[in-house]
Amino acid sequence: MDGGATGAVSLLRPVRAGNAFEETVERLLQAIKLGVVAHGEKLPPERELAAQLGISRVTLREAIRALQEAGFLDVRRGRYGGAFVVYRPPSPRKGDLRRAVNEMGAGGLDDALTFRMAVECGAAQILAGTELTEVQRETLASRLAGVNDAAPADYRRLDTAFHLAIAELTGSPLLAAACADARLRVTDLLNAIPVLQPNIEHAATQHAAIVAAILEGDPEGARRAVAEHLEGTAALLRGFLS
Amino acid sequence: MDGGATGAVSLLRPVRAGNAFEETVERLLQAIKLGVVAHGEKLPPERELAAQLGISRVTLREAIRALQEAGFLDVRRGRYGGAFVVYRPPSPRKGDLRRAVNEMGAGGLDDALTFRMAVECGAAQILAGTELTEVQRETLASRLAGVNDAAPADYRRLDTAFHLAIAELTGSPLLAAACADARLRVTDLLNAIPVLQPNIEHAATQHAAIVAAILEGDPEGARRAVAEHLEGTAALLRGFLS
DNA sequence: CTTCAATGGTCTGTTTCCAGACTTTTGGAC
DNA sequence: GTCCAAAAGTCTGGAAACAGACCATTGAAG
Repeated sequence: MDGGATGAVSLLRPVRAGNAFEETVERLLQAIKLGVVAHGEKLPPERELAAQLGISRVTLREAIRALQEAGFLDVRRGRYGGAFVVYRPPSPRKGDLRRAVNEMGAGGLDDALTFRMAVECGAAQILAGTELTEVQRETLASRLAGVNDAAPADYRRLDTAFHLAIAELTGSPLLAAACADARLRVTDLLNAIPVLQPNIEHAATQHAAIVAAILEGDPEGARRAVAEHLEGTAALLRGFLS
Repeated sequence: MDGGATGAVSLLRPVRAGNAFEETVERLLQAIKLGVVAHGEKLPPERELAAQLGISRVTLREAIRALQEAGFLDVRRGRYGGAFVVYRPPSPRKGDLRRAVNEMGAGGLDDALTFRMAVECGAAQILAGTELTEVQRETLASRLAGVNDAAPADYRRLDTAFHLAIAELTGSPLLAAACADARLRVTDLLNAIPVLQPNIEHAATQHAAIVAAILEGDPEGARRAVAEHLEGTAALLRGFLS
């Protein structure tokens, strides 16, 4: 034995994922793809956004320009101007999923699914074990209604919003960030498979079960409901892969 | 309503936590405090470590020098030289905990504890739901034995190793990183309270229960055992705070 | 006692990133 | 029509970070 405590692998991992420009493009792209900034809306003003992201305005502008040239943003100047989101998630085509999986690299798919299972189950369980305020209950209900009423084109976005709401309602920013990260890692995959009516209906049942368990204060039930739901998604993905 | 999907807060968070130098110092310090590189051992060679951390050698050297001047490292040159860990966790003194909590900022404590609860429970549950190889079983048993045999000065380090082993054995690097991160956020707090015999014994029982549940393939039991254990730790911390 | 390989230590030019001041465009308010 | 405020667009000098070549030190092997 080495006398060392751990695999040591996880702690000496990269401090930076890339340069500031690349990371910024990635971030904005995620915000757009997840629908945090919906179609037709605009990003915050450059100065403000640069401050939020902790980078200089110059760097932010480079990232915005890249996204503009790639067709995700429409930048208008002058008062009431800004960087407007123009992107619409394209209808998935055969082969998209395979491509997305390949981009993740070997093991990446299982890693992402496992991670997501762990953090989302944890979030639901913790939320179910908390005393909820009226406002929190309403938020939850409204997100659930949002997915159920979603037009097909908006389905993924509102589904994301539902899942993230659970994490955010726990009141733990770290946990919320982890769930957001987990969701991000599967977005490209989910966007690469069609949204089918039977799946939507199935998901709606499961979503309802999750919310019910949380509102009843049943941590164990909430956890199990989320686990089932995510296993369904995972199975769906694996199905399209074979 | 804004039509936007989420609180939007979590996605537009800072891209960079600080400059490369600061982040590197932080990382290395964490590796030292967690005992990933134990007392008397040395860090990997500069060139190699710089590559692992994804930073330039110059920046890494600045960080190492800072830690050397702060008394954490002893740097020797020549063949068989290197940056040797010289740090020993100091015996906690009254007030250390309060100070550590204040450094986290308001809400930081609950956030960290909640996050840890979610990810570690998730990891244990997932691991218990997996078919384990003989090697995995042995690793788990050996980490458990490690904590139980630990000298007081080594207790925290080996406890960390035990908890992280569970996460790493899931085979999900993302989950392992999340657990490592969660642990990091409470290390300073744990290091600020004394290691007492009754607590060690209590923890030993709980650790054994966790391992037993995992080896039996009982996800629900493993999850509950970890939850109990972490609640104990949280209660301990809160106790010292009042 | 010479050699050698592994390691930390130093130097140089380049690229990235930054802070902040300044300019231009735009559309609404008066 | 004029003015104004909010936004994007531009410029400059400096700091941070990097890549890569090279130097110096050390201790073991032969």
